[in-house]
Amino acid sequence: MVCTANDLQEWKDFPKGLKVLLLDEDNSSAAEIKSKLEAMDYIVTTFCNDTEALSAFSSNPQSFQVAIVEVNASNGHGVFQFLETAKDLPTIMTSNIHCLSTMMKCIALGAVEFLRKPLSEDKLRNIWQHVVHKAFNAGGSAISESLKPVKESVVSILQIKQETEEQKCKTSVETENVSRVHESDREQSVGSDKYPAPSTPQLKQGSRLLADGDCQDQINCLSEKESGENDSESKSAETTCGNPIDEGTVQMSEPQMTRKRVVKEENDSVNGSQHPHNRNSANDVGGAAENLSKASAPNNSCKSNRKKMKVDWTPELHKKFVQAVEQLGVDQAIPSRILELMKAEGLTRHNVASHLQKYRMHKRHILPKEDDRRLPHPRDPIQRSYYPQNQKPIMAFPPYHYNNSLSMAPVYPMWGQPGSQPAGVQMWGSPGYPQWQPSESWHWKPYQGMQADAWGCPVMPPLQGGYPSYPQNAAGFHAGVVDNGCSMQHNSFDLHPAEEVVDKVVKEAISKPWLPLPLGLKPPSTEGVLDELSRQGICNIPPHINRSNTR
DNA sequence: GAGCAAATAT
DNA sequence: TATATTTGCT
Repeated sequence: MVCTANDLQEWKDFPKGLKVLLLDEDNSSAAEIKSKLEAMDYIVTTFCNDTEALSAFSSNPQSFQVAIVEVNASNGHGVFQFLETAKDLPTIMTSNIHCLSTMMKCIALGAVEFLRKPLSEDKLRNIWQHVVHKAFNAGGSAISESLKPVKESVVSILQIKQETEEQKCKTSVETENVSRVHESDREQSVGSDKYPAPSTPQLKQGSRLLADGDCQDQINCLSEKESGENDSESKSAETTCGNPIDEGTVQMSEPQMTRKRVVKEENDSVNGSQHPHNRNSANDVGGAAENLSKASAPNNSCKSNRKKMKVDWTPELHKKFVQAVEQLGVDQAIPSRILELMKAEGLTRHNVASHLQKYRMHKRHILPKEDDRRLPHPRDPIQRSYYPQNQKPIMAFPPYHYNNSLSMAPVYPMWGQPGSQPAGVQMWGSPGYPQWQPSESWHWKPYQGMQADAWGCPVMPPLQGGYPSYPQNAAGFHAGVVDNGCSMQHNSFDLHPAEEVVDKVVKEAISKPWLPLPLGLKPPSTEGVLDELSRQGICNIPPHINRSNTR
């Protein structure tokens, strides 16, 4: 559900007035919960024994829309009876005790969630979700009378929302940065949609709540299995396993967000709720919620299935990695030290070792080829044609430098490190030659708005004046200003190419517009292109051209 | 703990 | 099927 800041207005009083039946034998606990709920504008009726609660509910079911029921060692029978009687009422169990079989039984009897005491405000704040969920997912049976107004209210607001969104879409389609708009919308929505309704069926919720109550066990369980790993590694387990679902509904703090992005769980759970595209959403904030649901689902399978963590080597992470390797130097770059320098929570030494292995492997494979290819005149512009038709060039300039003074973001080619190369060897690949490209699984997908700034990946940047522009274009003639040891070795050539060479390059650029522009050629400005087109009598540009190839 | 290679996952 | 990543072994 997409909810933007504007939409919040429609919900500003939500969940004000939602009627809560609170059954808790412990008076002080009941009072505490009640006051918290009332602070959130819920209307709370407290009962201290199940008979009383049951009779109140039975005599007037419409008086309650959600129930919070405490279960303890002695009141099991009554509570179960309550659950059976109040089937239509979304009932949240709460308890001080941790008894899996009780939890299981409650869930089996229809409880929607099992919360461990003490009930934090975050936990309580979101209880409305179960009301909405029940109202919309009554599972064939007619929904209870008390939930109908909730449903109607939600439906009516959602209809308004849909219209709003349609308009929004229409407008955004007309703009060039369609996806950028959506992206920011989504980000906004994650921040503002504090109470997303649950989308999981109750069965899944069951496992989710187990996670809530069971998390400590599971952390231990996981830590044990992650044998031989250091503290930070168990931290990662804690992060993914231990975070109660509530964090998905309240705003996550930045470190949490980061950690969630760094380590993603591979969902091999039985519910099949895996979203293949999730791998790609790691970079966007909107993906966090999905990741969360992913993360929460398999928690209950901890004891039977080995948890598998897959590190998402995001551009940022890889950047850190390369920085660390660079800082240490090739000889000193060992996983543990790299890990230290990276200061990336949730990353294990194994992860780093593996990445290092791959890093070295690629270096080994690529560098010799690079050297071979450099033998002829590497900057001969004709060699642009060496790009296979379907291959986009890797943008290799400028290499990252800590004091990078370029206004554009540093370019991170995948493998290689500027600082540690022997003089004369161009780590970052020669522009004009095909070289190793990040493959699919380097899935820092060039989502809109992301420039090829982190990895030097073949990201097609947004159109500038109708031609794709590449970092190298910007870097080409200005490369000299980059303050780094191994950058441009061809500055004099770049700065003063022979006229005939320029002609040749320009001709080729015109005849093969699909190829990247060679170093030094800047794409024409939008105005320039439009001027030229209008001079040629073309006044209307189809919109699809205007916004095409933005990725 | 490092590094390699096999196994596994995607 | 290819490649990335994890896991197991030395």
